[in-house]
Amino acid sequence: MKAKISRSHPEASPARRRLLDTATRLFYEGGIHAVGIDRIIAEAGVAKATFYNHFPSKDELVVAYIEEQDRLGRAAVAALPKQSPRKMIAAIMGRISGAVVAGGWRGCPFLNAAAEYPDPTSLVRRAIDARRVWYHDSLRDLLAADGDPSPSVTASLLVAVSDGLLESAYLDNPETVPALVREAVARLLDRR
Amino acid sequence: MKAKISRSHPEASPARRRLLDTATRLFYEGGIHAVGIDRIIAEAGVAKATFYNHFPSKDELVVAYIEEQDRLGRAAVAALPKQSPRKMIAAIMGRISGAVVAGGWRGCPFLNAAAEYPDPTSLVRRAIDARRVWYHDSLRDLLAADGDPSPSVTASLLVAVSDGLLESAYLDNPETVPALVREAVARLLDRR
DNA sequence: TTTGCAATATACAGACCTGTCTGTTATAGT
DNA sequence: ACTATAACAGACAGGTCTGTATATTGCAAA
Repeated sequence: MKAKISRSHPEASPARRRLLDTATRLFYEGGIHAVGIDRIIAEAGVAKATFYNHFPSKDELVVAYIEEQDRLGRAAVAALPKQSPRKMIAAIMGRISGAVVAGGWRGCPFLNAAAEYPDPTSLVRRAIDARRVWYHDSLRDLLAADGDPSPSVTASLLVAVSDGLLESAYLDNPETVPALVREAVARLLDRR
Repeated sequence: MKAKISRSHPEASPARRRLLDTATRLFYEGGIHAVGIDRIIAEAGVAKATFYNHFPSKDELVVAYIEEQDRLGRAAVAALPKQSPRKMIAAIMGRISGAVVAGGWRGCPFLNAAAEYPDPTSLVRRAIDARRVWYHDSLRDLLAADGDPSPSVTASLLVAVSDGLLESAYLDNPETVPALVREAVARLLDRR
């Protein structure tokens, strides 16, 4: 038995899992360029050769970090209970408040990474682009189902408010953010 | 004659001016940690000893960069023609569109810097805080003069939309941003 | 048992980083 | 003319960065 494990590059290798978890924490807490490979492998308890067996370069690790955060976000949205479009939008925007009250919020990982990767053709930036397209289009579809006359414009505004309030939770007063989320949704959606 | 020039540390020393201009360009284009002192002094045509005569450390140069961007932004707002509070708000928010159409937009320099400086007690973060407080309070005062029933909340929403649309101009479609600015102001102010 | 693979530890190359130091040149004030 | 200042050029120290190489250990399948 034992199932077939791990020919070549097991996606679920314990070492790889530990590397990605550690990198996720350190990249998010300290910034990407500021955290070196040596520190990641030391805290993950993994040899350097093992790291380079799983990831061809540091940038590929960064891409894996971004893509996993994207995947987790999409899964969380997909797991939301089905309800009316209007309530779905409120629930998605409400996730901003959830991220804040958890504590240790250091800003949106995608915006933080984009600040460190100026080249729009880089793999990191492409991964960030995919995330943003998904987020915008998800909101746009819900708005269309809700009867919004200009769902794409409203979606862009909701994206902007999301980004802005996530930054505000990092740089300003986190406690005020949940109320601001509700207020923003109310003003941008109501009586159109 | 010649006026009294430059005892000790002339704030307007040509070398210092060149250093700060070059650092501003390189930090903004490439990110802060990604740009080294050696490159800055090479492109500025300044000796390393001269650099360390004007700035005690690289972080102090970063602070000078942030503070100057803040100062320029405040001056631009102060130079706006006096008009009704409502129009002043529209003009301030309209500066977002102006930054975008100029081309070469690489995101808000303050948000980009904050992404690279996790320590909220650092001088860089304090400079960013000061900027954000000024921006929020400026909008809040204008909103109060305009009769907004909750000027602080509306100001926070306008700050969030500003941050979000500046990021959108960097990561999404810059051409759509001017229209989104107008739409956001209309929805946040007219329907409160 | 034998073979193959994943992981270990460690050392190294070559580049780059910040910051210090020495020494020289030019200019401007007294 | 003399002195102080600011800039120049460039070497250097000590550390960190990414990525490669070497050599060894443990395990699991055939």
